[in-house]
Amino acid sequence: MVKDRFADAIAPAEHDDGDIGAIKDILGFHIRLAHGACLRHFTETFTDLDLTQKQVSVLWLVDDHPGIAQTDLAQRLRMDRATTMAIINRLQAKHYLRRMRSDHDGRKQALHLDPAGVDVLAKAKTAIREHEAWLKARFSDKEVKLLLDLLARIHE
Amino acid sequence: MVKDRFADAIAPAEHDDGDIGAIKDILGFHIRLAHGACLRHFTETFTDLDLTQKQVSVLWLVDDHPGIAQTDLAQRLRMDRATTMAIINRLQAKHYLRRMRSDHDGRKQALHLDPAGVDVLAKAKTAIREHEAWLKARFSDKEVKLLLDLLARIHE
DNA sequence: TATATTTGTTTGCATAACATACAATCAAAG
DNA sequence: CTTTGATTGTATGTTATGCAAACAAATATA
Repeated sequence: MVKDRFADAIAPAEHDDGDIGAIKDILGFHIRLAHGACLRHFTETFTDLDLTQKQVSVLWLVDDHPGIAQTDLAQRLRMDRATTMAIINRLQAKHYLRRMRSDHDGRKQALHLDPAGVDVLAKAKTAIREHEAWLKARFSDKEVKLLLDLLARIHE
Repeated sequence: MVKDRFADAIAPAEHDDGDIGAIKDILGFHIRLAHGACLRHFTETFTDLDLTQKQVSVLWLVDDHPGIAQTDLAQRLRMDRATTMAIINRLQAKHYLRRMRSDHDGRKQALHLDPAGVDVLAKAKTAIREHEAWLKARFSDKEVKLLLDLLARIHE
């Protein structure tokens, strides 16, 4: 193991002792950093609207699929039921959406946007456009498509 | 049931009001989902070791740079000081590392791995290898390099 | 009918980001 | 030197999220 080198020196990947490479070579590490950078910029962009990524995603999906159930929402966003509950509760407390009992399945909650939710979603989409522009500024259109494809393979 | 979904849950998204595309076209959305999938698999892989991504990253960096200060660590991992504190505290409570006052700067904490930390890091690197294999299984070597490059552009 | 599954809910715990305030230390200016 | 300002670590509190476990209501299935 190479130790005690200068902090910013880049280690030549010379150790063929079966050991794993530097942390810089770990794909998961870069995914986490990229996500962090993305989240940070998102949060800045949405300070005025006071919405998180998850909350925007939920509003967006409820708008796209009026009457969607919490479980369906959870599956699409890869959340569990308890987490979904917390998010829906917060959005409902702000009167952005409401729960309505499903007609033909008493277990399900049919989610619908409230007027305030429609309003804030429109503003959110504008903010998302800015955020996406910031994110995509470093890529060509071809690279964006490529990145979308690669990322989709991870979460699908 | 298919019948239910038609009636209640999923409506064809018809309203293309000319603004932003579907949520599926949002790059940030896919980054978050990919990160979530990655984090979920990581957590499963590390249930026995009881370590998080952040904690492994910190152990790794402290091993690579013995005597590193918390601020330096924070900068490399894009965390703030308070968050770094919490993580260091947890690792110290497990006797994975220790704080030692820096010789030349009384403000800084020089971080060093304890024997238990060296031990658990070795196991962690094995687990990381598995995790990375799972992650990279869906890509060719060329695609991995490409993805690393694209992601680095986001967080650098 | 009896049993199993689904869905939502509640509670509790852990991680983590962030803000704020504070103390100790160091650096720089006078 | 002293004063001032910046850096570093620390303590505290808030918020968001994720997950597990337990429970109730409604539905599905044997």
